[in-house]
Amino acid sequence: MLDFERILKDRGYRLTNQRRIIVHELEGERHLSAEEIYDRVQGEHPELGLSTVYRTRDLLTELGIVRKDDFGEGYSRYELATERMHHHERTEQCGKDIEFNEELMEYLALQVERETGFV
Amino acid sequence: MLDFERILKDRGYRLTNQRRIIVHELEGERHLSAEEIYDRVQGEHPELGLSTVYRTRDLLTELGIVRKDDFGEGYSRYELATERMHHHERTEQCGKDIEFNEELMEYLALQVERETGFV
DNA sequence: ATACATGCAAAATATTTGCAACGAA
DNA sequence: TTCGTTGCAAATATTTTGCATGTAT
Repeated sequence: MLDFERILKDRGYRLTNQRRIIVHELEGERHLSAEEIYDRVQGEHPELGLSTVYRTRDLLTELGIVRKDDFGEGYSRYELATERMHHHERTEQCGKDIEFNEELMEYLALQVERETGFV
Repeated sequence: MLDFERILKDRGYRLTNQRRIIVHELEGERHLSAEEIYDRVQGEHPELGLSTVYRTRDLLTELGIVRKDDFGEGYSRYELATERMHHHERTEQCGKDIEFNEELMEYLALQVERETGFV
């Protein structure tokens, strides 16, 4: 069973084909938009709807499986947050897990600021 | 003459009242959305249209006066890139100026990665 | 006087949602 | 069998654009 499948199961979400398809697509290419995922899949899986792509994206983001990227194009792109997932797995063993939230983000930003002089 | 006014002038853009109003609003509060800027100003300056807020935001961003923030709300917020502006001024004296672009961003990200272990 | 900038309303886009049908557990 | 998921189409929401008018230089 794949990493993301384990995470979904553990949290009580169902393992659907659509979810597998979308994750698989993201494994093949980084920085995909919802529309792009939808288009790429139409050939082999016309049964997948655009709104499902959106809903799945949101869910995967919430679970930390996927990460949002903004290149200022007017829409967002997403990519697998593989590293974060590994982190999740690693820490699962000792029972501790770090929430990667805005607070931590600001803290990290401050670190960089101090070390590089950049703001 | 204010910093942003100098920048506009230097690049051949006109100094309009609307531009002043918007920058002034951003000086008062960080992380404002287009709608928020528009609403806040309606009382005193009903002559300012929403599309002007959007157009001005884009221009100011392009000039590095303002920075875009995405909090995943479905729309973007903006704030004065004050520090970057100061940087701009400082470096103007010695004739050198650093473009803060994606390349530099990736480089900085790599730095953090190496120093903190975070990816 | 001459472009550039603005306001308005309409258009274009991206994302979300309601609901009946579907399917994983 | 049950209840989470999906697809479709319609609804929202945000941002962009065309064009006549205004205004900084």
